[in-house]
Amino acid sequence: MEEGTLESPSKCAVTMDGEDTDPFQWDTREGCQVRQILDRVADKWSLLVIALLDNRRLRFTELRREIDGVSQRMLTVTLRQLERDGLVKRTVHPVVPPRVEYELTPLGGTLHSTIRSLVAWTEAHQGEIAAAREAYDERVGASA
Amino acid sequence: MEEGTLESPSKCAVTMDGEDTDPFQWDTREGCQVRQILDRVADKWSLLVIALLDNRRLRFTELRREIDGVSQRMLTVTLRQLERDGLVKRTVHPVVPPRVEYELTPLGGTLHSTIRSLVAWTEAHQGEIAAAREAYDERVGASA
DNA sequence: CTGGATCCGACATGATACTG
DNA sequence: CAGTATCATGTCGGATCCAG
Repeated sequence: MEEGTLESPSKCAVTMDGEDTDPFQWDTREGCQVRQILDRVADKWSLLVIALLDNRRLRFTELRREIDGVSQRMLTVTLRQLERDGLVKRTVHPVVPPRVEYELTPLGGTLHSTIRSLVAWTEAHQGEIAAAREAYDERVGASA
Repeated sequence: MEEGTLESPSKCAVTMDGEDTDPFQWDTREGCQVRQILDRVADKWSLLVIALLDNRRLRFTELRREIDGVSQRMLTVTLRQLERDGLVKRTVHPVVPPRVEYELTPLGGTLHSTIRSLVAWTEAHQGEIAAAREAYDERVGASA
């Protein structure tokens, strides 16, 4: 594997003394799992896969078709990561034309709802953000 | 600006017919703001900055010190993006030693709480994920 | 059909040096 | 202090070819 792999786990928080769990430090713990998991979860393709797999079982090709923008390589990589993290279950049917199905694990299911709330925030405020950007760009453009 | 800039806005969802707003399609809309905003919000440094700025006003150097792992360049870029998106407010005091302070906007505040829930999920399940990874790696290593 | 392995270009990020 | 500009580089992602 060339990417997304963690070489130095350096697990943290899990067995921490409790003093470095400050509300402002949850993210400062760089080598920590949190930071890494967050990156994976927030990943473009991961998000799509998790969303599409909600209460469904899909085959590789089906996923590829639905997502469309994804390359076969990234879909494979993404699915492997999600499988490794225990968020997605991969089932291989030993038949002549290989048939592999993917589905969310219970853990993956809980993540799905959490993600939805983040997406909900985004959808709810994209108008404000767009407006803010326009205003900002105008300000900058004016001074330039 | 060299990065993070959106060349083809191709705004979507905001003014959509309503048929492509399927629960499974919120993320398929690639050119959509949602996808882009999500990337920004989930960004490593953005997350840190937003967390640190919660109910505080910090100077550039202060932020840099607290985050520590960040390069001065990325901090600048990140702050600019957040400012442009209306999530962070930048205040410049025209004094001899330049004094610039950053703080969350109300919008940024709402985002903060949303992010916290995502982080909460991550913290709550990092143990399960770690276990899943170990199991997976063992499985793979065994077959290899 | 479902991927594994490679090659490679694009882009994000970090380090460094310079400025108001 | 608070950046901007430039250069170097590592990583990610896409395209391709190959295999079970």
